Amino acid sequence: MLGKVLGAHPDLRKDAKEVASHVGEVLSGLAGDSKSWEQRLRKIAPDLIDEIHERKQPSTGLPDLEVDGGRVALRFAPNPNGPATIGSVRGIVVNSEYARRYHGEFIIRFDDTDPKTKAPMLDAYTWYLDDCEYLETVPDRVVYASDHIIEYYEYAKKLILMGKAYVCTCLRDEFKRYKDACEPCPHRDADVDVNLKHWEQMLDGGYHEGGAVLRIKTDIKHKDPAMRDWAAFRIVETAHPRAGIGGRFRVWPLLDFESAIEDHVLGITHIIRGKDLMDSEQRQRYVYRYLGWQYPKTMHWGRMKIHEFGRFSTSAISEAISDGIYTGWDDPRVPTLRALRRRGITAVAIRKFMIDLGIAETDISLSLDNLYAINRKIVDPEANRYFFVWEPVRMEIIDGPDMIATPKCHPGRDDLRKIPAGSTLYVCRTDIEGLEAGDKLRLKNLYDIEIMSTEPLVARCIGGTHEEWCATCEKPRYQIIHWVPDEHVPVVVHAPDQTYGGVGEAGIVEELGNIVQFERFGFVRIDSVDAGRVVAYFTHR
RNA sequence: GCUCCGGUAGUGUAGUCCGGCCAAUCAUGGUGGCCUUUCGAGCCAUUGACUCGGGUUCAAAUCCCGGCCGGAGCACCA
Repeated sequence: MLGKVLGAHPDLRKDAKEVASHVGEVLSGLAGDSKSWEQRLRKIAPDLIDEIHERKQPSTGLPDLEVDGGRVALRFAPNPNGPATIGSVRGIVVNSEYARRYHGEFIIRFDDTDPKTKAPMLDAYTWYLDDCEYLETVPDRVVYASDHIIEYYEYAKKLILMGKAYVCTCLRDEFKRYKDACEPCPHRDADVDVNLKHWEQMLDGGYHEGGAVLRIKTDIKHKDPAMRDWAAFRIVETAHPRAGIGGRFRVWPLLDFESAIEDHVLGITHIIRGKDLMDSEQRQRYVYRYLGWQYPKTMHWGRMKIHEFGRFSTSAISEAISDGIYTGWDDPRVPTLRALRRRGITAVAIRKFMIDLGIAETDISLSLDNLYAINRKIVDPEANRYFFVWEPVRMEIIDGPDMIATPKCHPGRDDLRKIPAGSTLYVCRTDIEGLEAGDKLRLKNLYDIEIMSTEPLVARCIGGTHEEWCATCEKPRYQIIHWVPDEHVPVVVHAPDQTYGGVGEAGIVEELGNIVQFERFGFVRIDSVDAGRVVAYFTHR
């Protein structure tokens, strides 16, 4: 308000204090309901009446992109040395979301140029594509860096001819010493034809692993040591696992070179990735400058740490799996998308979760509770309800009428499930712990009981059926517990922290693959039903 | 050691570019209540933040400088 006034009357600025107090007075005089404001405004300035209804729309999710060419192309470039982790999912979701918003292209590029230290895993290629399908972010194009090695060689040669790249045979430590001292190594100023000859030798097997690298000439005195003459190619004698690649190449590009070339060749307009690759951008810009290319626009998000998983790396998980600590890449304790899928976290929830995070450069440390809350809103209106009794205890009922309980499949719908109940029931140990003879309970959708004895557990039916109860005016309220009849199925639930064993109502076997709610327990995805034995994965409460 | 990012409630996030409509948004969590023959669900209420210090300005979450804290890079990994 004050800003408006001062903006219109700059001469008043020197008396801003006074003006401010006047404004304050006027504003407090306006206190009242918005209806009366509206009426007054209609009199004074009818043309402004619409603004009163305008609400500043708080922006959520992803900010708009800076688009100048019209065309938009984004890529997600994973190393297929393991399946998509929750971190990769951010890259997939954010990039594909932008492609969708701007009717652009979304490309998956497998940066599989290290057959040795980060050996590609054949299954991971397919898993990535399968995960994209699950997330409904099917890429418009899939490319493999390992298919383009020859092309990288051509650009390398070009840069050598331009005097912008040289073959360096320093030992690793040797070069580091030069670099840290801002001094050129002895190979830096070699003639173009010498470099060319050495490059050919690299390709032809004249050097062994570790014997030579091709460096991009930057500025050996650059104030940031990370920029100084970085390595673009090195020799790797390990075969690549992809059929058709195998042992064909011994000279492999490093990320900065491979990615620099690919992004240009693919016509990528925007690179959105973690800020750990910010320096990488600066290195790659040298190549773009030398080749006269324009670097894509970039955005970065900060480092992401999930409370439930802590620090993790694909190779660490891989190791833990081969050590038998985890059952596989979809073990519920592992931070992969495959594990979340198995647990029943929906694609919609995962996408919303990632989009809500936005692309702030702040390093974040957050809990999966946020994801669970989103997922719950999606799953709760649909999921059928069932009784699952963990740590079951057998209970005999005296005077229990034989009857069929008919709880609703879902509190919001009218379809019913039918559970025949006799004189033997099972209830959770935790529900009867601490009870003594004389205590009363309500068996959900069945009848009220009074505990007669706890060892063995015997109870007496004391109330009418659910229908009778509904008809009476007096409605006593005992603690409500759920139960499972004598006729039931064994159920095992795998949760990240523990595994629950128990029994469930028979209808559960019909829900293979579905997400259901075990009442008073939580949501669960029915993973397998084998000869009446049910295995479920815990989703969240 | 050098370099680059960042720092808004317990946790995320909006606002920061273009200083005043910000006594600061939304979500999640916490707390209290209501409802209910499931619930940790739903409904209602409530709680709680601009990293610190200087500077510029009539006016700073927003601009400038410095400190502190966090993260990353300086690999023949991605």
